[in-house]
Amino acid sequence: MMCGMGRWEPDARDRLVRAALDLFDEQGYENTAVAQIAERAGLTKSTYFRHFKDKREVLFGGQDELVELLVKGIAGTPEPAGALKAVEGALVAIAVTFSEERRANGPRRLAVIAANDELRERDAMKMAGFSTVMQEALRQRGVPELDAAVAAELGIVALRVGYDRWLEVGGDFAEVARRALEEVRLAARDLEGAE
Amino acid sequence: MMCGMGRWEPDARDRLVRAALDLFDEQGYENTAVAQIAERAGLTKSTYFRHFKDKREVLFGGQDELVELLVKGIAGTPEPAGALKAVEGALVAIAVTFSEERRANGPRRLAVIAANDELRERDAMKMAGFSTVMQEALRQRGVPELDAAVAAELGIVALRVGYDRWLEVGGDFAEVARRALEEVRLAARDLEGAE
DNA sequence: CGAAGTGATGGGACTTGGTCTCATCAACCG
DNA sequence: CGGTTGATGAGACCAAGTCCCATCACTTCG
Repeated sequence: MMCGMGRWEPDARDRLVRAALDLFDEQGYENTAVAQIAERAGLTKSTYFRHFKDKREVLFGGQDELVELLVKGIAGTPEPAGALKAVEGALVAIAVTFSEERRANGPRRLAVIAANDELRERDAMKMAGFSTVMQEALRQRGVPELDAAVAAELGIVALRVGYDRWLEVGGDFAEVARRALEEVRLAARDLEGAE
Repeated sequence: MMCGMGRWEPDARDRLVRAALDLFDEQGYENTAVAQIAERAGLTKSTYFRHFKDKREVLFGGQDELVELLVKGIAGTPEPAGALKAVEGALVAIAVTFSEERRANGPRRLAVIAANDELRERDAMKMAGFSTVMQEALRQRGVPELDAAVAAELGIVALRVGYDRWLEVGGDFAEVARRALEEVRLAARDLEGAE
């Protein structure tokens, strides 16, 4: 076998994601057992854990892809640009993953996550991972440590704000994120000194 | 009983914290069972979970106190001050909790957390909680949403940087944090525009 | 001084997340 | 047709976390 898609029953992973989202929506995250998710997807607990490392992960798939895009977005920004411009490149780079289907499921997913501490932890961790990765990519370009940390963190703020707006209004995520980052930049620039 | 301290064997909570830190240090977090922590503290699993809501929490105690201090620090900053000045007030307010004993255990605690994903998740969540709380306290003072988010997030960056330095050099945390926040502010102000 | 009450603890049953190992079964390959 | 591979099923097993109830030290009140 080599065609990369000729599975058995296709889409086991997708079926698990859909089943999980439905069940979390219907009964809540904590009242849903992994075995139940697997059952609804026509699979078993064993198979679930072969596709996802834990119960939470079914809601946070595709992180690796985003990390890769973020790094490429920063590394691929032409050189005389500043740190924030590179961060903008990162946000634009991940826009390709913001599909219409993802936007449709976005609110449901957000609601499930917001309602549960475990899931909010995982979400915080995911965002922290994005920040760390961007920070490292910035340092790779010669950006000083502290500037990299600040730029990456502001990028995360813009990502959150942009994501919320994109869920509301739709359209091209790249544009929405660009605007959000510009607003964040202005807000940061105009902060009064602590002295 | 009313003196607030006349327990049975005193310091059950402290004993659990110490036992946990020792065991995590010796064998690693994942190789240590809660029952084992309790045993070394001369207690049982039941009692452990009466003091801490889960296995991680033994490393993250005192968060409620910090949250309270952060809020008071922001709310208590005299009014004509800007958002970042209020954040500085928050960082200064929590300085009272940075004792010499805490500094002694800090590196060990950091090492344990850094070595484990679960613990890094909890840490990320804790920081996100600090950020949210500061953001809300800022909005309470009339700071616009986005400015509050940016100021709070920069405060978190300064908190991390300041904490690392304080572990190294010691001294008054308030001073260290103040300097870190000022550096962060300058870094944020000097970021080149994304356009 | 003894009885009832209170708060922290011990003990153990129970559910579920997560790991591990082994058997199975469909597809592919020679 | 027989062997290999890769995904799955099945079930044992451990530890985290919840619950419920008994216990024991200490206090308070009669």
